[in-house]
Formats: sequence, structure tokens, C-alpha cells
Amino acid sequence: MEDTRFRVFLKMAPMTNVDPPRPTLEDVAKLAGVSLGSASRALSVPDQVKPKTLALVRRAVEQLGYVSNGAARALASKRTRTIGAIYPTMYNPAFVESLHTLQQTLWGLNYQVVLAIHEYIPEREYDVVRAVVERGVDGVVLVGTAHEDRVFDLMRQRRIPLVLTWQLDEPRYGECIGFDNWRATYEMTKEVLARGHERIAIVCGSMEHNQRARQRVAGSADAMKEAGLELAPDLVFEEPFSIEGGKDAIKKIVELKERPTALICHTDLQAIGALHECGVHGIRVPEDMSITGMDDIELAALMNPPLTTIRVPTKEIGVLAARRIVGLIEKRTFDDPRSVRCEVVLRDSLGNAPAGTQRTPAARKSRRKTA
Amino acid sequence: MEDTRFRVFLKMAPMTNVDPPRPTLEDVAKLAGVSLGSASRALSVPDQVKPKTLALVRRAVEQLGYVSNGAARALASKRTRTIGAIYPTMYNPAFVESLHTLQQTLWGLNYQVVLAIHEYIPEREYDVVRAVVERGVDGVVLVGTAHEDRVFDLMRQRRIPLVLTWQLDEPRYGECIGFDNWRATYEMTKEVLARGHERIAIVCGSMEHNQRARQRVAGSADAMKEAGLELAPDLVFEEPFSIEGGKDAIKKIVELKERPTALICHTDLQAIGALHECGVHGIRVPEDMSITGMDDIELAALMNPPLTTIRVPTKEIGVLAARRIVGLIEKRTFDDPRSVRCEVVLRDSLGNAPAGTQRTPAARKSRRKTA
DNA sequence: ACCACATAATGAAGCGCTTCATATTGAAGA
DNA sequence: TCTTCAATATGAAGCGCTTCATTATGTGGT
Repeated sequence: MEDTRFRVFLKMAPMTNVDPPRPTLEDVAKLAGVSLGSASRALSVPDQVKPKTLALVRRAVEQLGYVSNGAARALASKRTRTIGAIYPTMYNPAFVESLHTLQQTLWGLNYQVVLAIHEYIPEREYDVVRAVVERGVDGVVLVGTAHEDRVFDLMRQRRIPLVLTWQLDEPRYGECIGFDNWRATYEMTKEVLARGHERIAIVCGSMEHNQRARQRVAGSADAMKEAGLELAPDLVFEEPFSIEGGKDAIKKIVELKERPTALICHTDLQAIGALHECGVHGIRVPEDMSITGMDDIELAALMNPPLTTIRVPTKEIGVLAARRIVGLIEKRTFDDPRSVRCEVVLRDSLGNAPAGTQRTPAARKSRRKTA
Repeated sequence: MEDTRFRVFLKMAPMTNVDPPRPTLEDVAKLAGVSLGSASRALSVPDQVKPKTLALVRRAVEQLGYVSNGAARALASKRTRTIGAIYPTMYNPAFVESLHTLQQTLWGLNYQVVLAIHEYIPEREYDVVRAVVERGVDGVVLVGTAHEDRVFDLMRQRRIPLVLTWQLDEPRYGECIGFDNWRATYEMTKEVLARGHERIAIVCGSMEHNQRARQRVAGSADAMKEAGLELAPDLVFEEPFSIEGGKDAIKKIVELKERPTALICHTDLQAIGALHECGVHGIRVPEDMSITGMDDIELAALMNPPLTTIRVPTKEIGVLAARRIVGLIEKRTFDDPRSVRCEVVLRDSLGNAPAGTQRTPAARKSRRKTA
């Protein structure tokens, strides 16, 4: 038995091309009866063509279902209206918020975002930046100010505007939108100290390639020094910035002979993990141990107990980064601030140090004061 | 007084061009002493040039800091090695997980991802798909099988491979990787019914443009029908798929004369919000009201009480979607499954219905059975 | 009517790459 | 030494768009 469907197909194939080429601007121009140049201008600068021409072109576009070819446009115009946004991870809602406003703002300025994630792996960051640059972007937004030299070199050599977020520094290349990480943890640590804590632990991320982490640890260390205390190196836990990271810190802490009475985490995710793991081990928060986070993600306030944390203006960072990168690209100047402020948000997960853990009279006094 | 810096600048400007052009492949070829074509092949198919040529080209690339121009390549080759991934939001960790494995898998297959978010706004979805197509992608991955006609038409007309995730259907165009949304809530509802609940509320997303939402509601309705019950329309709350959405549902529920004894949420985020809001209103979970979620995000197990939910193989979906879209593009066939399975994960937020709320003998019986 | 001048439309020259028909090379066989 | 035929290399033709020098069109002033 013959399958007629096949016969039809074979007959038609040579006539109806298998792959009818997608319409180009030239097709549009031809159909509209105008020149290629006019068609192009009708689409990109509609107020510079006569209404009649515009209408003709628009109708042809409609009729053909024309969609412009971005590669050709990019090649000819040397612009892509695309920004590369490179984040460590999307598991942290703080970055999601920031990305969200970044992309909203850029959309409003008629730019698109291409997102890339490097999972906190430094070499991966370079690969990703390079891939994005190769693809063609008019600007790049990165998190943090410390990056491999070759990242900066690549950007500078290609003269691609760069905005660095989440931190304030004098970078090798590019501009910053961020906050003072040192101050953030410094102020939080002050609050912790004010409640009589002396044995304070820190859960930070890997410090090796993360300057923010180093600055934050320094903020705590300096606050403690001012109080005549010292940050014990064995109470600084370098863990992933994740829920799991926070859990692991607590698992290590329960093994300690002498446990800390407060735990300052550098992300809310870690704090949430720590909080939960404390429950597993019967450690009461804040009675036995205080826990603080950073970012003030939506969930922080919903925890039990609600999480004391540092509010980071993530959304503002996204907006400002978007405006600044566009400003750099278009050599316009938005008169925006470069720095945003964090603030400590006090909730129940931070309480007084357990009685009898204070060695210094000053601490005993401060504990009473805020009790 | 004369500012000499200016003089120097003005003098140099005509000589040292302000914008030394980035090196092109032609520069590389020239420096290496080979033809443009050979240089191109050295980079794209290194095993088809002599080792000597390859070395020459590599050295020239190195020396010039050459980075290829993706637009030119895309224009000439008609391929971009880029996949457009379009998600409703990144606030839901379930999507983040899925994106994560999608992009990892695609990276391994030598493809990049451009991400776009539409915030559950249907018109925005089209804009975003179009923007991505215009930019140039070899394939697109979408969430859900119901989309505006023009989305499908655009993809089909341009013959861009399309993979639809999170759901199984016979779409107008493209292929599916997903699970049976109806079955997921059907099974969950069975579990709820088995604990004697009769007044069951549902928190879903907007059903108008979201077929998944409709399928899930149908799953619950059908399970209830089998038990001789009916899903009350006024107990179906269409709320955003967010923490806030869950909170709002509870706010409406506390106003009700007769409250439901169980709340089936369609995302864990909603369930988490609901859980918290119950606390605010003094509703004990699960004693006064049971709450269930969907997705089984990491946080679900950390809630208090831990959340009964439906585990969705989000990571698997990402991997399978990546492999399938590449398969479609390269006309290769990975022998992968098209469907993945969900399963109910029982935790403490689902409990027995409060005594005295059962109207049917069967329900009373089943309550005793599982008590 | 005529010129001057702004406003629009035209057509061609690339943008930097891939690809393919063609030319060149060199090693093996006669 | 001379073919022969693979393996490589070459050079030119575009890919579809923007842009710009140029030409055409039309408006108001005299």
C-alpha cells in the first residue's frame, strides 16, 4: 500500500522550498515600494520619514511577519542594546530582587539583559564574562569589585562600560554602585556586643576570592576590637552562602568545647539554615544563641524567631546599576548616588547573651542596660 | 595659564586614534601570515588545519587579545549557539533550580542561555519572546504549554525549535518536558481527604492565562468528587504565586463564616506565606488548619511545622529541557523521557481534620483510620 | 515664476565573519 | 621523475542590516 502523504511531500518539496527564507528588510522595502534605507529608517527613526512611507513600511512588516535580524543590526550598528548581567547565583533572593529591578529598569530604557551565573567560581566568572562579551553586549554589570585581572583587562581593552555592584571601592576599571560592607557588619556587631555577647562567631563565604567577605569580617573584628575583644579565628566559618552553609556551621559549632553565644551570618540563607539546625540540636534561639543574617530577604521576618538582619537595598542597587551602565554607554549622566545605605533590622533572633558568659565588666554592664 | 594636558591631547588625537579598533579575524590572519579562511577554520575546526597553521593563528590571537565578534559570526553562520529561556519569575526557587540545571547542561553542550522574565504577564511574555528571537537564538524554552497564539506563530514561522516545560500536553508547536499537574494535586487531595477534611480550600494562581493552574484545580476537584464532595468555588483563591499571595489568602479566609480545615497551595511560597499568616491570626497548623504546598523547595522542610508538599523534579526538568532543545536544533535524538513524576511528601503541616467537622460517615471513618 | 533651503528618499559601502568553489601542496604509487 | 589524490589553504561572495554622501522633493519668500 502506498502512503500518499509521502508522494505529495516528494512532489512538493522541490517547489515549496523546505525552508522558505524569513523575510528580510529588503523584502519589506520591496513590498512597500521604498528603498532599503527608507525602510530601515522607518523602523528605527520613524519621525524622520513621511507618514505615508511609514505607513507603507509598517503594513509590509505586518504582512510579512518581519522580525529584524539582531545579528545583522549589531554588526552594522556596532550596538546591541544588551547588557550582560553576571551574578554569582540566583538561589539568594537578594540577587533575584536586584536582577529584577535591574531588568525592569533596563527594559524601560530600551535595553535587554543577558544573564549569566558563575556559582562563585572565579574561573567560571571569566568564562562567563568572555562568553557574554563575545556574544556582544554594550555594557556589563558585575557583583563585587574584586575580579580576576583578565576580567578587567578584557573589559578595558574592548572599552565595554562596566558597573560593579554590592560594594564600594576604587576598581581597576568600571564604576561602583554599592554599600559599605565593613560598616554593615560593624554596626551589626555593635548591636550584638551591646547585648553582652563576647564569644561571637561568624559565618562568611569563602574569603579567598571575595573581597566583600573580607570586608565584612573586618567590620566585625574591628567592632570587637573596640570593645576590647578579639575575633577568634576558629570562630570564623567559611561556608557557602546557602542554607546548607548555615547548617554546616552549626554542625561544626556543636562540636566545640565552648560554644559561641552569637552567630553573625553574612546571608539570610545561612542564618535560616543555622536557625533550623539549632532546632535540630536543641539550641534555643535567642536564649542559648543569637543569630543574625544579612540581606533582609522577605523570609527573614517570617522565621521563627524572626531574624535580626541587615537590610540591603537590593532593589535600589538594581535600579542604580541599570541607570549607571546606560549612562556610561550613552555618555549621558543621570545624577544618581553611587552609594546606598544598609541598616540593621532588629528582630527576635538577636537577644541578650546567656547570663554568666561575660568576662568583662563592661559587657556585664551593657547586658544589664539593654536587658 | 595654559593647560598643557590639553595641548598634548590635541596634538596626539589625530595620530593615536581615540578608539583603536578591536582586532578582527583579518588582523589575526595577517599577523599569522595565513588567509582569513584559514584563520577562521583554525578557530572553529582546529583539526582541519595543519598544526603549524594552528600554532601561528593561536599565537596571533593571543598576541592581539582577539575576541571573536558574535554578531558577525551569527550573521554569517546563521547560528548563535544560544538558547532563550523564558521564565515567569525567579522569586520561586523551583524555577531557579530548573534554570540552574538548564544552564549547566547547556553550557556542557556548548550553548549559552539568555534569560528573560515575564512576571506572569501574558503580553509581556510575547514581548520577551520576540525580543529574544530578534536577538537571535537557536531555540527557546518556555514554562507551560498555554501561550498566546502569536507566540506559537512566531516560533513556527521562524522555525525556531521550542520546548515547553512544567506540563504535558499536545501543544500547537514545540515539544514538552513536564509532569501531570492534574495528577499531582489529585494525589495530594486524596491525602488530604484521607485525613477527614471536607472543607478544602485552594490557593492557586490566576487561571485565566495559566493552564497549569486550571489543571491543578481540576485535580483537586476530581478527587473531591470521587469522595462525594464538591469543591466550593468561593474556596478557590486566585492569588499570586508568592509568599504575599499565601498571606492574602489567609486574610480572606479568616473573614469567612465557616473556615476550611485544609488549604492546598499551588506553590510552596504561598504555603509559607499562609503558614505565617496563620500564626498571626492564632490559627494553629495543623491542629486548626492543614496546609500543603507544591514544589518542595529547600525551605519547605525547614518551616515550622515542616510543610507537606508535592515534590516536583525541577532539576530534572532543566536537564531534560536542555537536552531536548539541543536535540531539536541539531536534529540529534537523545533518548530521554518526556515526562517526569511528582510525588507527595508528607510532613507535619498536614494533619487530621479537627474533630466534628465531618459530615459524611466515610470521612469520619477515614479520619479514625489514619489518626 | 524663480531660487534657496530644509526635509526625505536613495543607493552603495561596509560591519566581521563563515563557507565554498577553487587552487595549492605534498606524499604515495607507477 | 611524473601522476594522482588526498589534505590544506586561498579568496571571494555573501549574511541582513545601518549609515552617509548624494539626489530628489517640496515649501516659503521675493
